[in-house]
Amino acid sequence: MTGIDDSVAMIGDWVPPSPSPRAFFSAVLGDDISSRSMLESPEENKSERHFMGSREQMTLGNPDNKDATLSDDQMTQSGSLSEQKSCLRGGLVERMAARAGFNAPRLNTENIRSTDLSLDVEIRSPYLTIPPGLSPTTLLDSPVFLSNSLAQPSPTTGKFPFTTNGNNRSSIMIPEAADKSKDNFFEDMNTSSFAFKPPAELGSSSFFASMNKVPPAALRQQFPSIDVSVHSANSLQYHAGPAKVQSQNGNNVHLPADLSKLSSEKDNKGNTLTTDRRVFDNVGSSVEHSQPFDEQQDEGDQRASGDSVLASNGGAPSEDGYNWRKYGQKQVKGSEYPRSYYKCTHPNCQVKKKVERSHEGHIMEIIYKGSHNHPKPPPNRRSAIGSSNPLTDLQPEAHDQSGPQSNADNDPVWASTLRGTIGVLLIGGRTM
DNA sequence: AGCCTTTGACCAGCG
DNA sequence: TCGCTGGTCAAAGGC
Repeated sequence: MTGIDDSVAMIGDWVPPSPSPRAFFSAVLGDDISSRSMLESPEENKSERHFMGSREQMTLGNPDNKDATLSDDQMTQSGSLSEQKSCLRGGLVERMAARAGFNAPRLNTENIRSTDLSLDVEIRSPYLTIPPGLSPTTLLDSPVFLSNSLAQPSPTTGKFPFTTNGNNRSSIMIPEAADKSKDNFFEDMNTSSFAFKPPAELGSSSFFASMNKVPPAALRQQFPSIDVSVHSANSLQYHAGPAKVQSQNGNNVHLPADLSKLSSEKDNKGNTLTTDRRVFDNVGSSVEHSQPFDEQQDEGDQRASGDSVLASNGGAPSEDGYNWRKYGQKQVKGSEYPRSYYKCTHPNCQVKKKVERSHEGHIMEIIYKGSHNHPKPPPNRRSAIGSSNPLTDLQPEAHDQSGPQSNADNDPVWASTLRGTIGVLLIGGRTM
């Protein structure tokens, strides 16, 4: 419905990105997306609102799951964020300024590596948050995220495998790398946040379009701040929106190189945090999350299907490659937007997700419950197409068969949430 | 024909 | 116990 028009518009408007997606994010987010960048990034614009939102989401996690939930202490820390934030932000900003030569915090995407899809067995559903005002789809509609035919083959476009470089700058996060980086990255992420400001009225479709035309620096300014918060080892949130990326809990956070990719990690308990590679399509807001196993390679195809899917779904949240069936919609109190309820159509798969999308079709929040215990269905399937909205599909992948089910069954808790204008929240699904 | 979305109703949890 | 709220069910209809 709404998604279709937007999607179409977006696609139509889409211009081959002069700057590669990676470049884009790098510019926008900063050179060091690496743990430091993310974590340390100070965010002047960070709004408490988003922050709070993340906190709230954190609570959404399974209470039992420490990984998923921030401890009181953590929360407390978060509570004092405003103070901490300012400090952190200031430091980061300065750093960024020094590095970039101006006052815009930069996020370095290079550290955020997209995991080798084939290798990423532990991918799980993350928590994705997108700030209102900025549609994830739009944001993610960059060549990188979008498997747009126009996107040129490159690691960032997702059409080309990411290469890892020794610097950890590659956007691909390899499990091994993740292990190494997670310590740094997530730890750094804990308290850091970065934000960039976009034009408030920036339309979803216009968003990327402008990005193509605007210099990275300008983009930075234009982007709303992105928040990245890490709730627990299991949960990671990115809030893009008013601004900032912050990790709340001092746990590990991976910032997807493209914001679409997250690497899996293990929490203290040994639970596997999965990095999901999710892509937001501007098309009606589709999210593509990392393809769990073998399918990541097909990402481009899926997205393509996803686009069509969006159209078919009318912006239904999906396109993660899984098939979803909407079984309910409700206006939740306190929420400006209606919440839609989706179930994975795969037999025996109890994964569910809640999606809040704006009237414009922008996904404002996505919450996943459980993790898939099955591989993604072939992209060409109608359902796949229909459901596959990259954006919304931040599904946790059930690499470990035991995980998903137990989670879904035992933990009715919504494991992952996506909320915000542009945020991506990753909750490593604890081995559910 | 099959699958999906829509939507009102129902149910359960909580204060 | 009641009311509120969120989550789910299921019929109807569309593609």
